[in-house]
Amino acid sequence: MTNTTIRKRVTIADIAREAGVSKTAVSFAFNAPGRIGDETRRKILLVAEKLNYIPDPTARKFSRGVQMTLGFLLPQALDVCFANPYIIEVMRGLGAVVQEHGYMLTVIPPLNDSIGEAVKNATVDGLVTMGYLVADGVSGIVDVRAMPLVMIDGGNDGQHISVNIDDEAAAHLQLSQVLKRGHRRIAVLSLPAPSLTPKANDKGIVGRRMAGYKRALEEAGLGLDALRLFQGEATWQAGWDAAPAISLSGVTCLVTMSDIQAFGFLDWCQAHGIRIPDSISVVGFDDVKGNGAYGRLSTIRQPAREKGVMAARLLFDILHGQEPAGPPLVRHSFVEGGTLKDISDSI
Amino acid sequence: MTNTTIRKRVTIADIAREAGVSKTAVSFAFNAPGRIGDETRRKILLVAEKLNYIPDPTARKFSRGVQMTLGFLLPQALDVCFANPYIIEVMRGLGAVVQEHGYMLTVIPPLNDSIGEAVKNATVDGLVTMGYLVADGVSGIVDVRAMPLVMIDGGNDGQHISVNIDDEAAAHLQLSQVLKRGHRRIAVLSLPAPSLTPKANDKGIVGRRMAGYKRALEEAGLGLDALRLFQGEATWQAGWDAAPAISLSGVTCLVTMSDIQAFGFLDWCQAHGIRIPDSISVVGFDDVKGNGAYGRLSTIRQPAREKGVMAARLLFDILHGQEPAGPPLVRHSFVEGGTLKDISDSI
DNA sequence: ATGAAAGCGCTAACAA
DNA sequence: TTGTTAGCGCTTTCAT
Repeated sequence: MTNTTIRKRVTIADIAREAGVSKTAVSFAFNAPGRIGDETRRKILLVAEKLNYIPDPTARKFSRGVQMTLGFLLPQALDVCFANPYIIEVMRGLGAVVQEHGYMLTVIPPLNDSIGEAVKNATVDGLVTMGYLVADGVSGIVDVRAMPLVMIDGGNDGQHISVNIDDEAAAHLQLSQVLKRGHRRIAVLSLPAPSLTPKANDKGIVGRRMAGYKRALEEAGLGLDALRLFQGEATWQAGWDAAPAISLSGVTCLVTMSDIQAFGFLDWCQAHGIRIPDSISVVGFDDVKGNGAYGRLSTIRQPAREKGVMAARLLFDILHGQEPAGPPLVRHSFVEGGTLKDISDSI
Repeated sequence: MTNTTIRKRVTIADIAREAGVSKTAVSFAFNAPGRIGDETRRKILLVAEKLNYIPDPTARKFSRGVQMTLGFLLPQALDVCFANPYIIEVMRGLGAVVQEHGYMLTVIPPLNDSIGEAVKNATVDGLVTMGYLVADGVSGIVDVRAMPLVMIDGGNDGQHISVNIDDEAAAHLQLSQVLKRGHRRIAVLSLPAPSLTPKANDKGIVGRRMAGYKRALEEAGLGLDALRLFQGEATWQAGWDAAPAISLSGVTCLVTMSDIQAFGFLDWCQAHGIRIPDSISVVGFDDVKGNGAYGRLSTIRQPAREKGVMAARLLFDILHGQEPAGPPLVRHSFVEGGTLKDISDSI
């Protein structure tokens, strides 16, 4: 309680005294114009103006137990997340809805590397999380704090809502396009996950996508061992870093779980004179805008902004005590870019 | 005060009772491990764990008067701001520093179209604002709330710190490059401002930049009337919308105050078969990544991320009662892209 | 229409 | 080392 300000803060009591009314009256003057006489109200507002009184929002929020703020829980450092166009698009969607409701948005990075710590300290009415990393460590604390939660790209634990595409089907589509074009030696640059074992009912998107890959492979008479597996965060750097090993692995195509990884890979290839897609094909995931230097990236499109909009809407539904509307599924599609070459006839 | 939860919230009092100690002890156990016996502390923490107790962050913040949160005040809707790569870069810088300090970041859009309203309700320890629109309406309320404030791209009112490039010099450089290449009929797509009258000591960046343009023109023996003035927000749409009028105005070059406006213009030109820079040259401002379809944009570079970093640092300096370090100036430079054609020898 | 007063849950000065 | 207690500023129930 360090208030270094010279003159003390003007409080509701000051206004009440000065205006010769009770604190209640002052409170009503601001929050319930109907419950007070017009005369009195005008007088109070006048005094408030004169004394530069502004109701302390901290006290107000504490007292009412409502924050008028939603939290957006990120899996990585702000710096990193804000560098990911996919996340930015999601935030645009969140932002539009949040603002519509007169709410504010607090972005919450892991605090001291602990997501739990961050959630404990978040003064928000509800939480939107992004990325599978989040789900587990968070849900416990969220439950304790009885805080509404909607996940994006999270797991299907049946407990909490998660907005997703059908990741299994999307991954299946992604790899099928690759196989259809004759590729047989394929690298996959995956996102971080505890295990790369494919499980369609896995809690995270990585497991679900691996299951999709597996199914696509099986349909082509292949097994998972046809894949060279690499792993990295959803960053440009991860794509760049993995590039040397991938390019040496003798594959004809790289499949990534994130466009931004693909961009890192493409930039590395460009810097090293490796031609795309002649030397190696690349297929991404997300469909975000790149820098265009290699033409359009072949990728899986998922409507990021819409995910944000839907997540926010669902969260407000819960906040308003309504039944969350509709199944949290958005659609995906394959985007034919210029980075996936058909090599089926050139054995 | 609507608490619809079935079981009542576990409070510090519950823990105190259950552990047979006072609230003080519990508080100390969490916040001042040194001021309490190891034995007692362990016991308290155990009980807390058992009862799923988490100190209410709202109450904590209210009581301590510290929010551990910084606010980022935006001039436009979240949706719009998040679509501006320049703002995103600034946020990356803010985010890095904010997280370093264990703080959170609340992005604050104008609430019900009122920035003042938004600031009144913001529960933050300090504010970073972006864009000249903000300065005026906000400073009064900020003063009343005695809230530290650092502006980015704001005005120099001498009262509050603003992180800027030397906008007058940067604009001078921008237009000089254009004039040097022989352009004489030039359009300027400006940002919104109360007036386009150039004043180097203007409160906003538009005035300062106009002053830079004026100086550049004078050095070329021209007056301000050599410029066709257009005005629009810092959005892709504004560039697109202004394109028809600009392309019909008979100018050989467009100078914008924001890259994203330039992108909108370029996309319109592409859609209408107008070749850049053959039919018309374009010079932007900011140097953010575009979609690359027209090669690199000629522009003025300003270090957006660094602005964010610096603003956040300055704000924390103030928050910590230190003298804000160094002058809030970052440097700019001209970026030679492919959209500015030299027409000096082709009369 | 207005007021008195009891919280909200936590912190911290002061006392023991 | 630990406890008592008085706030923090506002909201809101219940009287009047």
